[in-house]
Amino acid sequence: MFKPISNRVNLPKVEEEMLSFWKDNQTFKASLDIRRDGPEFVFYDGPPFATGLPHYGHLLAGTIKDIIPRYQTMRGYFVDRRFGWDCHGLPVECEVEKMLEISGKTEIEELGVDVFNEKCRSIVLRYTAEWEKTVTRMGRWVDFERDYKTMDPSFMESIWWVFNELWDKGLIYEGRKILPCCPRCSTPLSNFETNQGYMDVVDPAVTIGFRLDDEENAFVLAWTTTPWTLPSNMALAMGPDITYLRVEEKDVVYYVAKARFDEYYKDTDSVESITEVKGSDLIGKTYEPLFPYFADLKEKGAFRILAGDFVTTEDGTGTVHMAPGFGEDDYALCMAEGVPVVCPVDEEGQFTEEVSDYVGRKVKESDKDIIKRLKVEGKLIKQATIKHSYPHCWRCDTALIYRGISTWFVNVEKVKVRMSEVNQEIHWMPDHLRDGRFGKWLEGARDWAISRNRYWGTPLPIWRSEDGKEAICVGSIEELEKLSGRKVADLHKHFIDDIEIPSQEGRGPLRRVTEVLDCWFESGSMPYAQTHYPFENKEHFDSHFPADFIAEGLDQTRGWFYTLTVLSTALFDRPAFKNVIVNGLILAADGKKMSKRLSNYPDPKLLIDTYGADAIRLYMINSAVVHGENLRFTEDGVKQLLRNILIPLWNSYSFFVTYANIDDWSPDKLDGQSSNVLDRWISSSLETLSESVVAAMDEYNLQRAVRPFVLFIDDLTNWYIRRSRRRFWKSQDDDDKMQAYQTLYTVLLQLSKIAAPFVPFISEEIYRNLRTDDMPESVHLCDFPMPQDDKRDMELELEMELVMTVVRLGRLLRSEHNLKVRQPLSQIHVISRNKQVIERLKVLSDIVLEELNVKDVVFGEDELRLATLKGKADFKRLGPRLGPNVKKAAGVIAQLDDQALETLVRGGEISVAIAGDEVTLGPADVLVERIPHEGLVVASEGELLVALETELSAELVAEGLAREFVNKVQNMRKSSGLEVTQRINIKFTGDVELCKAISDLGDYVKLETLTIDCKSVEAAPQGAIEWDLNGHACLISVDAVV
RNA sequence: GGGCGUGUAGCUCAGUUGGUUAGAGCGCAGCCCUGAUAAGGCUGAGGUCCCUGGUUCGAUUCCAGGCACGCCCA
Repeated sequence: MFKPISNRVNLPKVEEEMLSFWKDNQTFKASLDIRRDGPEFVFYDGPPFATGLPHYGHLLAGTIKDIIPRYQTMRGYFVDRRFGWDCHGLPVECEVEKMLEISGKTEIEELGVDVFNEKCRSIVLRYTAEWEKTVTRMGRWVDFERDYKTMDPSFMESIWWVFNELWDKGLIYEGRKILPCCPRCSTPLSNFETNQGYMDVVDPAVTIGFRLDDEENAFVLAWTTTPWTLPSNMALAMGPDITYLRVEEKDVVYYVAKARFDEYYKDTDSVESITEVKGSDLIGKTYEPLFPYFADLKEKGAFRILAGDFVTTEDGTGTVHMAPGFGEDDYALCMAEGVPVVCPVDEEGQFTEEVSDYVGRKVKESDKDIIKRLKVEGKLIKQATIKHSYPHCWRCDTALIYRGISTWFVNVEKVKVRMSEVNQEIHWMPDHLRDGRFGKWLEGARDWAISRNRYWGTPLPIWRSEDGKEAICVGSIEELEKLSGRKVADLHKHFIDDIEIPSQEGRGPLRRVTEVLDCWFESGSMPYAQTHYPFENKEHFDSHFPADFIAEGLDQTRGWFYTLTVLSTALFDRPAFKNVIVNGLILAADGKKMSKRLSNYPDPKLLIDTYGADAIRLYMINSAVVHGENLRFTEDGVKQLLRNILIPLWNSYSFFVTYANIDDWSPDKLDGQSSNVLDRWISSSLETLSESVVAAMDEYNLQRAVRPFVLFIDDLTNWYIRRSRRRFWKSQDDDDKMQAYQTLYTVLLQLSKIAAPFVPFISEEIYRNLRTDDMPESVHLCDFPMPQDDKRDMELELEMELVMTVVRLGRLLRSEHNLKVRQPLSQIHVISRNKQVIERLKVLSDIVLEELNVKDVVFGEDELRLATLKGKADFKRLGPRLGPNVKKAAGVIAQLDDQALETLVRGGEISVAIAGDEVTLGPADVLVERIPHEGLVVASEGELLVALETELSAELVAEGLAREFVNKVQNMRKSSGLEVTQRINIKFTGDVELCKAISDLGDYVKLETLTIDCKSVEAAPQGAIEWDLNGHACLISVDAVV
C-alpha cells in the first residue's frame, strides 16, 4: 500500500515535509558519505557578502550550484560543497560607520581601530541565519557547518602566503593611483561610492597662459575647473591631430584650438594675424612654470607639451593642463612620458610645505587666492564659471578631490599572456565568454590595485623601515612571531599594527605599511585559503585544484572569475577552474532591474510559499539565464511552469498511487519486461529522455537538459496514461493490467531519479512513496539512470510518432467536419505509398481505432484515389548539383505530371530537359506533396493520407447516443461526489430511439458507469437532470447503490 | 568612445551546420474531450526572422556597415 495522495497538490507543503525528512535523516551528509570512496568532483563556492539578504540572483546561482553537484553525486562522484562568506571590505565598514554615526578616517581612528574592527566582526555574520534558511528552503544542499570565512585567521594566513608568493616572484610593486577622496573624511572612495554622489555645482573655469620658452611673448592657453591643481602643473597635453591657431595680437601670441577660437575671440579687432598649426608641431616644446615650487623639476623633464589622445575640443582651449598628482589621464601620460609626479596635498586636502604660500590651507578654499595671484601676474587670460556635474562625498556632501594615493599593485601585465593561454583550457557556458567578454578583459588587463586605505580586511604583510629602504614581506604567522619575537593570535590590523620587526640593516624598527587588502584578493585566494594551504592539507589541495566546476553571475567576469585566474596563473600557471556556468541578470517583469524602491518584483519568500522552490528552480533553469542572458522574471512564468510540468507530473503520480492502492498492487509483483506496445514505447522514451539529459548535463547546458522533460511529461500524461487508463480500471487482475502497473511504476521511479537534481523536492516525494525497502531511502542517494540501449526501441518510437500523426490528422478531419469524437464512425482510410509506413502503422492500428473512435482502419497504397501529387524540387540536393539552373529545374519539377511523379514515388528515375541539358532525377531529388481532392474528408502530411468515412448507419447512431449517455452519467457521478468505485442505479426518460439505443447497448452502458440497474421510466424521477443527447431530450437520475 | 551580448508572432522565448512551408508557451477566436481534471486536446488568426549592402543558384542563418536595447569598461 502506497501512501495515499491527494490530487489537490500543495507543493510548498510537500517541500516542507521533504526538508524535515532531510534534516531528520541527515540525507545530505548521507549523500556525501556513500560517495566518499569514489572519485571526486571539485566544486568551489564563491563567497557572498552577508550584509544583505539573498535576492533572486542568489537564488539562481544557488540553484545552479545545487543542480550540478547533485547530478555529479548521482553519477558516483564525491562532491564536497563548503559554503563561504565574504566578511571584509567596505560594505561592512560603511554599515558600521552608519551604526556608530561616525564617518571617515579621522573619526574611526579617534574611536579606535580596535573598537571599529571588532564592531565589524560582530555584525558581519548577522544575516547568515537568514541566508542559511533561504538557501536551504530553495533545496540547495551545501555545507554550512564547515563554511569558510575570509576573516578566519587560517584563511588570512593563507592570504599572506599567497601575497608572499607574489612578492617572491617579483609581482608586487608600490605605485600611485589617482582616486577620488573626501577631504573631510580624509578617505579615498570606491567607484561605487563615487557614483552615488554626483551633484550639479558651479565651479570656476579659468584659462591660463603658459609662456613658451622658444618664442617671445607666446602663450599656450589651457583651461581648468580646478585652479588649485595649477601649482602642481607638470605638463600640458595637446592633440597631435588637432588644428591649433597661432593668434598674433599687438605684442603677444596665443595658441588655441581652431575649434575653440570663437569662444575666446568674440571680436577680432585686436587680432593682427592668424596661422594654422598642427598639434604635432607644438608637441615637445617647453614652457615656463607657472609657480616656483617645482621649477627645478624642469631638468627632470617637467614643463613640456605632450601628446594626449584624450584631448578634445569640446570645451576649454584644446590644451589640457596636466597635474599628474591629481588626474588619472594626467598621471598615466606623465608616467609614460617620464614627467615627474608631485602631489603636494595631504589626506585632509590641505597643501603641504612644498607649496609654501598656501601650506595648511584646504585646496578648494585656495582657488580664489590662486586665481587672484595669477591675475596679478598676468597669467590669467579668462575667468568664468561653469555649471557641471561633480562627485561629492555621499556621507558628508563635501566636494571630492582626485588625488594620487600610494597603492600596492599586482603586476598583472607580467602574467597576462599566460592568463589568456590558461583561459583556453576553461570550458565556459556560454562558450562565447571565453574569447569574448572574459578573454577580451584578460587581454586588456591592467595591473591590479590591491591595497585599500581602510581597516577591516587582511593587512598587507609588508614591514618596512621608516626611510622605506628596507622591506620584508611576511608569509605566515610563525614567520612574524619569529621575526618580531611576539605571539600572534589574530591577523587583523588592530592586533598587528604595533608589532615591530628589528632591522637587519640597522635602520631602526620595521613597521607594517598601513593598508589592508582588497577583498577581491581574498575571494580570489579562496582555493588556497579555504583549506589553509599550504600550512595544512597540502595533499588534499594538490588533488583539489583546480575546481571541476564553479558558477556565478556575469558580473564576475571582472570579479571572482578574474581574481581566481590572476592568482592561479601567477602561483601555479594553471586555471583555477575547469568548467564554469555563467548566469545572466534577473530583471523584473517590466524589463528593468529589480528595485526595492520601485517594488517591481514579488517577494522571494512569498513566491516560494505560494508555488514552491521546485517551480522557481525549474522556471529559472528552463531559461536562457543559465547561459548569460537576461531573464525577465515573472510570477506568471512560474505559474505556467507549474501547470505545464510539475502539476502534470504530480497528476501522473497521483493517478498511479490511487489505482495501485485500489488494486492493492505492490512492487513485489514486478515481473520481467512488458509485452504491451504502449509500455515498451514509454519505457523506450524514458531511455531517450535519460540520454538527452545526460548529454546536456555533461556539456553543462542546463537549459537544454530541462527541455526534454517537457516533451516526456507530455508523452507520459497525454498519451501513455490517457491511452492506458482502461488497463488500470478493468476489474480482472490480468497480465496486461499488471504490466501497466509495473511499467508506470518503473517509469515514475526512474523519472524521479532523472528529475532529482533539478526538482529535488517533488522527485523525492515521488521516489519516497514508490521505493521498496531495499532501495536507498532518498532519491538523492541513488545512481543517475544512464540510458540503457536494451530498453530502447527506436523502431517503436518511430511507429508511435506515425500513429500520433494519423490521429492528429483524423482529429483535424473530425474537427473540420464537425464530427465529435463520441460519435463512432465506420472507417478510416490510411493511405501511403511507403510500405514501411503502412507496416509500422498496422502494428499499432488498435490505437488509431480507439483514439479516433472508428470501427475499422483500411490501409492502402493507392493515393491517387484521394489526392493529386505535386512535385517540388529538393533544393538541398539539387542546388549543389545544378547550381544556377536549380531555379529552372524547380519550374520543371513543379510541372511534372502524375505519371512522372508516380515513377519517382515508386523509386524510379526520370529524365527531364533543363536549360537544354538532359538531367536525370531520382526519387530523392523531388519532394512529393499530396493535395487531397476537393470535397473529400481527407488530410495529408508527408507521405500519409488519411480519409474518414462519414456516413452513419443506424447502429453507429445508436452507439453515438449510448456514448453520449455514458458521458452524461459520468459527469453526474463526478459532480455528485461519488467514489470512483461506487456502484449506481440509473433511471432515465427519453424517446423511443434513445430508449432502444440504451437498451440495446445496456451492457456497455452499465460496464462503463459501474451500474447495476439501468432502466427507462415514464415520469421524471426525483433529482433528475435534463440533457440533450444529439438532439434527443433526456432526463437522467443517478442513485448510489447502498 | 571601446568590448561583449541581444534583436524571430500582441507578450515571453526556442530554432535555423545556408534550401523556397520558421516553431513553442501565454494571450485572442472557435471547436472538442474528460473519473490524473485548480486540468487537457485540436483548429484558426497573427511574422519584412531590426535595417542596408555583399557573398551565393538560394540569406532569417555567413560577411561588412548601420540602428535599437542590455551589461561591462573608459
